Amino acid sequence: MSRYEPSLIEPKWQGAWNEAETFKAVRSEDKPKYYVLEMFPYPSGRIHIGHVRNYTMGDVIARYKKAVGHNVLHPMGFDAFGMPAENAAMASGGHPKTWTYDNIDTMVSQMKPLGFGLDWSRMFATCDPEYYGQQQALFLDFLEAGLVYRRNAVVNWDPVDMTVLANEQVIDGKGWRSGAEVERRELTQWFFKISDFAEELLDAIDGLDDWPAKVKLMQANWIGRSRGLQFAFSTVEAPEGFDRIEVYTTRPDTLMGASFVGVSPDHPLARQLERHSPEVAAFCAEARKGGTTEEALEKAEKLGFDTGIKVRHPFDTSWELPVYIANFILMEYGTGAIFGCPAHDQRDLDFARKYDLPVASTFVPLAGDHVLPEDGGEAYVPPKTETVRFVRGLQGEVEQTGEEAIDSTVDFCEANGVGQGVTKFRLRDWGLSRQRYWGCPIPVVHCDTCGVVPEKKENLPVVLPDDVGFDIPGNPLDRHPTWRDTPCPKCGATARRETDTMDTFVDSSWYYARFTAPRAETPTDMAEAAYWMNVDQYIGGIEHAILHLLYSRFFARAMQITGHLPASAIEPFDALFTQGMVTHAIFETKDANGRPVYHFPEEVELVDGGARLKDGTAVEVTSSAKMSKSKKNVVDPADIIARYGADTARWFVLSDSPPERDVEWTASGAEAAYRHLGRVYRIAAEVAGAEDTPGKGDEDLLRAMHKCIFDVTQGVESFGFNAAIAKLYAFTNTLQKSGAGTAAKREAARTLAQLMSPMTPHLAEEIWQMLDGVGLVAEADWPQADEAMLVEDSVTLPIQINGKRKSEITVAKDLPKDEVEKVVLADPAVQKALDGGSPKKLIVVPGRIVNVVV
RNA sequence: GCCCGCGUGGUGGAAUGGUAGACACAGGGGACUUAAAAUCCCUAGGCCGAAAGGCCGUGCGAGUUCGACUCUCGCCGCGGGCACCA
Repeated sequence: MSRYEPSLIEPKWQGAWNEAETFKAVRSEDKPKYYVLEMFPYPSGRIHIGHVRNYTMGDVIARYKKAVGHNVLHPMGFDAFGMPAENAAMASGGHPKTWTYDNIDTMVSQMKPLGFGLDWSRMFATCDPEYYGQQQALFLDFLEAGLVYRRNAVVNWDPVDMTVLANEQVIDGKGWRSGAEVERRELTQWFFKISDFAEELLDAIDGLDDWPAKVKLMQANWIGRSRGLQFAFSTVEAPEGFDRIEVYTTRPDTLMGASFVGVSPDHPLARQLERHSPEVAAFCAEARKGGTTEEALEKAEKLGFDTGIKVRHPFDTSWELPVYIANFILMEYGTGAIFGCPAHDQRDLDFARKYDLPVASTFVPLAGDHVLPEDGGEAYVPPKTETVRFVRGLQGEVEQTGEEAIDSTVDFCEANGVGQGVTKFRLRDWGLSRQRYWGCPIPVVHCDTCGVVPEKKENLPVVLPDDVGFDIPGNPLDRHPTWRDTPCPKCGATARRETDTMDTFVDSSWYYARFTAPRAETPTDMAEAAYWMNVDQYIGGIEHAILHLLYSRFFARAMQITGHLPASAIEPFDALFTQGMVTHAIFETKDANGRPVYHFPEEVELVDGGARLKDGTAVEVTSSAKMSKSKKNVVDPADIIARYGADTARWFVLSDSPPERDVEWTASGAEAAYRHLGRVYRIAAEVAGAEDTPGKGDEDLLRAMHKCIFDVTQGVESFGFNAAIAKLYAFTNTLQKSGAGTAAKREAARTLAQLMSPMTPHLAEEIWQMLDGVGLVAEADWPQADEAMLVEDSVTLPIQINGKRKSEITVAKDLPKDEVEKVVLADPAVQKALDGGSPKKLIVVPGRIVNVVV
């Protein structure tokens, strides 16, 4: 009998699928379509097990949907622009383009042996001029439709390297290479008007029935609709033109507890004062230090500068509040000015205590031993839905919720001409400008006479020049005269190209649409898009829950407005699944200076409970973490395939852990998966070679088979791949131990192969062929569970006494409740517990459980 | 700091509010073998007990319920996101 040899059977069946063009997606009206998409990878170098897991899940869905009669589109591409390519070029002197395309070649050559049912003919990379040229066309259409504009926005500025830094390049407020303290600096940048869609993007979340609730909640919070009050303080002794300061607040009910007004260092008032006062200028310069992230702002020490200017409280003009310039207020949020209410905001309270400003509670809890913030307690910040007692409200002493108080304050302010109730969104416009080379050039030209002029569509793509160097920091496009200088598309005079490139989120915001017609001469082909869109099942990491998915939802709307997608596709992803990461233990020793040294798993030997290097050095095994090259806790799929084959890798990444949770890669787990597949192969080969003989238990085996069909189908449909695999293990055990006749065993083994085929497609083909299956199992119809074979006629009911399981009874499935009660009361364990008495309560849940309360 | 998750044996994990630990890994015992590998069988949450059996047990603390891993509230720990990482 032959052995299970993946290295022989896997290439063979991959060849057969290619030959038959099994996975080529062709538009056809005779079957329902199904579009399954995994978030495409960044070409970082080599694929890792996390990729294998992600694409295997998609492949299971794709192969299963094909088997149940769909016309499936399952494409693959690369998200190929971005910083790592430039960093590699800086580190080793190569070119981002070479680095990127080499990586893509490597990754494709690693992915193909995994046997994914992908339509490779549709592959593209976002750095292909054919792709980004169409993206430039989209940009021009968006510009024309008024969906794009320019304005100033802050960036992280490295004053030593004279360059813009990404947030991840700012470490503890310092530039990653120069070590210089980073400053926030304003630049004129391009923006997509996503905020125009805030309400629509928020409301449409309700319709995303097959998205995880947590993702919908995160998006809703991110968009952040709030009802608040916008009003102006009138100033005292302010410079000319600053007789009012506009503020927005979501807590107008705390207005009577106001204690100061704060403005951003970039507020026009601060800018004005800065010009005349060196102290203000020094404070603002200091306040601008540090990164731009919300996290950095929130965690930085809160500092203020008293301008000496006062404002009048809107409800009591004799009440004056000081105006501070404060480092934690960003000009880009709201109006760039706030009022501080220390009693009901911890940040304001810290600020007030630091600068000795008054603290006055406007409301207190209904009950409990509350220490007022004015008496040294914490700021009191209850949820807006909680009822509190107002002590300094506009209506005097009332008990109401924050919401009620906010509404009545807004009404009062509107009636008295103090301000206006407005609905605002937290969502800000999407800044797409990047001062970097390796991205899609923004196709506009700056002309001294005509201003900002869009490039003509016939001049697209605006291709990145190849002759650039990365030895000096900054954007090489800025210092490339022959690329930068170009005739103005309008007047023909010499003008300058825009040297900013696009955020890589732009690239990934429409690739799903491009896959429907990847070679079209326009961004999309409407007939293809109308047929294939939407993505029926989108699969990717939870880390993309907000930005990527929100930007894609915006793009689908913008593409619909500009005629590139049908209206039916404005929500591009019908169903979303967020999978967990693959983690691995980290192996660590220390060098002579006590610094950690990391080791690849294959360098480490595991010995009873401990670990050591080949030379005997003890290795510390630290808890499992996301695989990363720097920690060397990576497993290369190529090694796994070489050792065990693709099917083992696929089977293992799906088993054990639920797909949405992280999975820990362990060598022993992979070994076990391999042994199991070998066992399935042996059982099938034995059955295939057996003489036709009758046996005992045919019906039991076939019942188990139908139960398995039912369970696996349900598992695959509901992303319960680990549960489906557990059922396949159990059924394999049943089959192995079965004494059934050869015919029944053949049927069982063939069905087993089919049920395994989405996960281990090569092995499944091999067994299918051994057992005389017709054609390719990849093209066969999915087995149907026979309902009649699933019905059990008797059922085992556990008996609980006071909620603890003490006994069980087996009764006919449809035995009436009162009959069940009789059987229960006769049970010895129940008799013993009752001790002659009668039960307080007897709960019978039909087909489930019995609980006796004594 | 803010938003969102997660937490179950030695390990990965299973469980429409209804028998906690399915299935698997590692472990222990056994069969086959001159031996090993491979394969197969048995065992297996903790504590007490010879056994029958009993008690405890899903991060911690409360609550709702006949019944809570599951729902509610509070805490602890870990992870994801925070708008220029992708």
